[in-house]
Amino acid sequence: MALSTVAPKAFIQHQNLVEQVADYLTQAIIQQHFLPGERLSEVQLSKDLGVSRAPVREAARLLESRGLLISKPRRGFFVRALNAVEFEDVFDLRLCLERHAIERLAERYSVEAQRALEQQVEVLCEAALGNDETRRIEEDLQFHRLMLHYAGNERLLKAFDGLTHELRLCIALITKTHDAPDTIATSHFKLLEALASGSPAACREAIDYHIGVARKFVVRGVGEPGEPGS
Amino acid sequence: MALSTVAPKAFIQHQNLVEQVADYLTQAIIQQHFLPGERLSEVQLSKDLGVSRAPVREAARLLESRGLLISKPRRGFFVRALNAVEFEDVFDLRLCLERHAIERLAERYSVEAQRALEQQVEVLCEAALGNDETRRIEEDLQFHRLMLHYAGNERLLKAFDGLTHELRLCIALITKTHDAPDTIATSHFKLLEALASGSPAACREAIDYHIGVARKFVVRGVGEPGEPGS
DNA sequence: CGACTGCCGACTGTCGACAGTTTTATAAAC
DNA sequence: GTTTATAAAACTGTCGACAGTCGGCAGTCG
Repeated sequence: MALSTVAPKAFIQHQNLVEQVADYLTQAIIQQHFLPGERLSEVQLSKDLGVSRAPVREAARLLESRGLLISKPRRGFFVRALNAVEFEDVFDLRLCLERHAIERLAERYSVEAQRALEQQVEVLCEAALGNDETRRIEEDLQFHRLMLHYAGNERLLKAFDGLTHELRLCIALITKTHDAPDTIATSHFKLLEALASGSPAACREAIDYHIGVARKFVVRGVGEPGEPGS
Repeated sequence: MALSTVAPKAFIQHQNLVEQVADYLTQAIIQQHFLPGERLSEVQLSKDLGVSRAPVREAARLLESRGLLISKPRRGFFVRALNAVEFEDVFDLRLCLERHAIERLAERYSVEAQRALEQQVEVLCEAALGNDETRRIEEDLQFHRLMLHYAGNERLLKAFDGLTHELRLCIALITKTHDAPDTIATSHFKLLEALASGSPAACREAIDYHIGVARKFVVRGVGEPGEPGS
């Protein structure tokens, strides 16, 4: 046993360049430092970040698989531009996944799951009162990730995670979502109630309503369909 | 660039090395030339294929995002090993996606879609009569891809495609699926009937049955849960 | 006989460079 | 002034190399 249990390996920063570059790019895209459709120069990026092109390329491929970038052969990588139709598709897929998840969850709703979700709603409500919009979004997503997790199918969660990157993009693209702390709270409480009731129909109704609201906010902020992202 | 001598290098034609390497690896994994859990040496691969390590690494990252490989930092890439639980999860997610798709499709079932699906079933039946198991699987998947496509949400199709890689892995892992050309035919005809009826409930029932049958065949071929793939 | 230490080979992470291609800038012709 | 042809610049795809790290093995000590 080389390492004692006291000092976890996380103490050593072993994050490789690829992940760091990927994180940087993700943040930059979400914060719109790179505009949708813009081309990213590998050379420029490697100069800016002080690394060689290899990790930049690998990071770009990673973001491509996450739907944030698109690669065109011999042309380079471009920031994904989503149009209205694609927004709809993202939310439709999200609906698909969460419907399935909440029904699965209703079948196996444990005390542990209930506690975790209730606690997360509290955290979310607290976040909604503050000014940090980013944190509110993250806590919101985290609630849904928890729901997917306790549904018992890790692949479902993985698929959702693949979508969250684009969801953040959707949310980031519209100027200001809205803000109504109590709306957020009640919307999530309804989900908890439906789960507690154990009725699949109620769960489905609750999640349909919940996502429908979110969708409306986002779609409202999007213009007409433009250049397709892919 | 030394493109010399012998056998395996013939796999590579110089146009897009990354994709070619990815295709080669995919085939090799599905055909079990690399066993589940086995580690892949970047150096060895680049020697065998006659390319440098850069495209091998990028291809490996691609396959990682498709769930065929797993990367462990400083250790390299390993062939994904799926256990019984993960098989279940894959099929559960597939069910989720296809239920949603077939209901969406039922709402907007065009003549064009109907023709395309009917034609594909014919192709599939023809393939089922032959000896080429691989082709039968591909035609089967293609039918489902068409269904997802005509459902009108390209992201749904994309999610499914992300799953097909693992599905092929599932199917490849079990020795011989079965074989019953008429079973395959009728199973798909039922889907067409349900779609033609326009009843969402019938569609759901049909797809549940359809995927349930496929799942049973696969799960039967899988042993107890072993080493988790992730 | 078992456990620890230091060395060795193998391999990954990263880098800089070259070649071919695409894009842009420039010049000539209409 | 516009269009076509040509040259230069910029960039991607790919390669080979180097350094740091990991796992295993032999030697040493208890």
